[in-house]
Amino acid sequence: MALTRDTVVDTAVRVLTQYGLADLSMRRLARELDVQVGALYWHVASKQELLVDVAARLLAQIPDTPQHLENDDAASVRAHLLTLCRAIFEALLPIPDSADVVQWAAATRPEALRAVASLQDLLTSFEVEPARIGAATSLLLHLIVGNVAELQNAVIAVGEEQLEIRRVTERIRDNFGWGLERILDSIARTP
Amino acid sequence: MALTRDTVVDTAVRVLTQYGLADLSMRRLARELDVQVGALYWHVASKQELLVDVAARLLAQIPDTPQHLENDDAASVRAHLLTLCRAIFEALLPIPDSADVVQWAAATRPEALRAVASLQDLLTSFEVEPARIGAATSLLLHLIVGNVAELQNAVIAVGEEQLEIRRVTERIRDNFGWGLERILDSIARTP
DNA sequence: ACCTGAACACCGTTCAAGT
DNA sequence: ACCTGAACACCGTTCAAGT
Repeated sequence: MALTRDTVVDTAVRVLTQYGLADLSMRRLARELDVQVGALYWHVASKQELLVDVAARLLAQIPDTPQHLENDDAASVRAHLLTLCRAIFEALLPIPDSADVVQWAAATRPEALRAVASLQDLLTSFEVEPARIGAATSLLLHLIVGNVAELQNAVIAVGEEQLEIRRVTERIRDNFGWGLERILDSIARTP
Repeated sequence: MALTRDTVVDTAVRVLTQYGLADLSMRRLARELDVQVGALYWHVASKQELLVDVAARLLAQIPDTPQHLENDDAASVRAHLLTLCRAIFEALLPIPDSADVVQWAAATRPEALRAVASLQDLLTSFEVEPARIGAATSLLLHLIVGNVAELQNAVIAVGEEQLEIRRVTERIRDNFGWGLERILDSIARTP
């Protein structure tokens, strides 16, 4: 029955998923948990800290890539990278404002996001020069998060027209795939 | 003396530049302009609409690319693209939270941002397939805005240590340049 | 046409005091 | 240790009423 940090984060994820970031206030959270606002601050230092945990939980559902790949030739590592990036993209897509939340978390506490570590591991197995692993990771992350944000904002702008939403979604999903392939093509074979 | 939409936007840009997005409230703006909050809503429909204008003004300082390039060979178009992207990056860098503001504006009303049109024009002169101009534009925009956001958030996280700030700034600026070249390399020569 | 005054329904964060 | 109650200093938006 007692309030824990875990239940606070859980509830935050639920409110974000159902109502979006604008409705994810500390007071709304308190109401949802049947406590006073002040109670939350015993379990969480600030709203920003809470949002990092929320981002981590959103990405936690994404399956880890195996530590040691059986085939670590360029082609199969590339395939794993594609799968991972698409998985992150698809995981964030249905969660409103998830792009903002993850972008913030990745910038302030990247070590809290396991999916970022997975990305880095795969890029290390790829033919990326060691000095550029960080650059390549953030490049891919910006691509994913940027397209998620673009799609979510576009859907809001379009309104309720279902057909228009599907068109926009398909266009941006396709653009994302194209950009992803371009980037993977270019980061491996640097002089 | 009378309040105009222009002076409202100007003041908003100034407050954003000096104090950041958190301090850019309608009430703060009203105080700064010596009017009541309600007065702002005669000139501006909402805060979000105002922020689109702010983004447009931030990008307006960037020089337009000439409509008709003398040399439209791939190499010189590429050089123009590099220059334009770097110019946008450097223009946004000193303005706190400009990445958020521009990302929002680009997603909701891209036609309001002249720099986006310039980008599109240049990409049309590049060897990008017509169907992918939009994808390439948003790819470059995500790269720019993503790196600006990363840099600005990282600087906040680092705190006041000047030496550390310089190190982080240099690393991300360098990563940005690397990513930019990778993308330009890959978007032109699609099968 | 343009602005004031005042209200409505909210925020994040802190902290003495209770249990 | 964990939570309540209440306060502090704010938000964006609306709108009758004034000039």
